[in-house]
Amino acid sequence: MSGLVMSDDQLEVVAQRFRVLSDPMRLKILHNLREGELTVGGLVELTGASQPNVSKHLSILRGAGLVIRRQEGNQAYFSIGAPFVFDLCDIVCEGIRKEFEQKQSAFR
Amino acid sequence: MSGLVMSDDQLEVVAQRFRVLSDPMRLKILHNLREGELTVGGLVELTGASQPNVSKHLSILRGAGLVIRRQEGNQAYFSIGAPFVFDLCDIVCEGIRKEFEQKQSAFR
DNA sequence: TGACCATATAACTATATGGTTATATTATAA
DNA sequence: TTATAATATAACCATATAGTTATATGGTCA
Repeated sequence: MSGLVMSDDQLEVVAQRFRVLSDPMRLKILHNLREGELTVGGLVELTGASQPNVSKHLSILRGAGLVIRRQEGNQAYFSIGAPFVFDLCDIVCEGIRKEFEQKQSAFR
Repeated sequence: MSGLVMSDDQLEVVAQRFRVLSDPMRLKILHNLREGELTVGGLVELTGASQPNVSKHLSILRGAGLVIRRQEGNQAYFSIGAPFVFDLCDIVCEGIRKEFEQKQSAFR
């Protein structure tokens, strides 16, 4: 946005980024990676999702630059590639919190 | 995220908010509202979308608290309800910019 | 009241997307 | 090389969603 006029193509790209973040399992993966890198297997355990499902989500996250892949032997280690995602989540959470407060205060 | 563990329900809510922002037409509407409130008709003109389409998107944005509706006579005026959306967009744009830079520097 | 304008909603279609199962790939170890 | 473990990909299905057309709702004015 940045104050300037945005082309439809630019809007498409930005929307695409938000779409990557619009899935709870992907958010869960990012959340689990917050404390450090993990293998696919580790993420499968922590999230409770199936291995192909985790792999698919990781590939989407990687396509958006949100995670980084590092191979060591047989395993693939993933880590956060763009720490700003947590800023985004924090802002959204803050927004949700405020909204709740407003709805609550409407009852007083 | 906020450092704490998040429940699946919380992740679902946050994901839902990102999903609202994951559509280019909704971003376009928000972008057009940045300079001030507009009627549905005004947004139809500015976005080039159909009237029912704009109304639908506005209702989704309103459901997420991102826009506010004000009725005056025959017309409905919409305005930004949560200015932090522009912070979100700015962060995403910044991320995209950095990613481009990285990909570019890989050619040098 | 009735005509008219602005907006909202319903019903529908086409496409996109998440999840599953089955299979392919890649690396290690015997 | 063969067997095994970890990960990735393919094919498929079910659901969700954006857009359209047609219609309903709500307000204003004659």
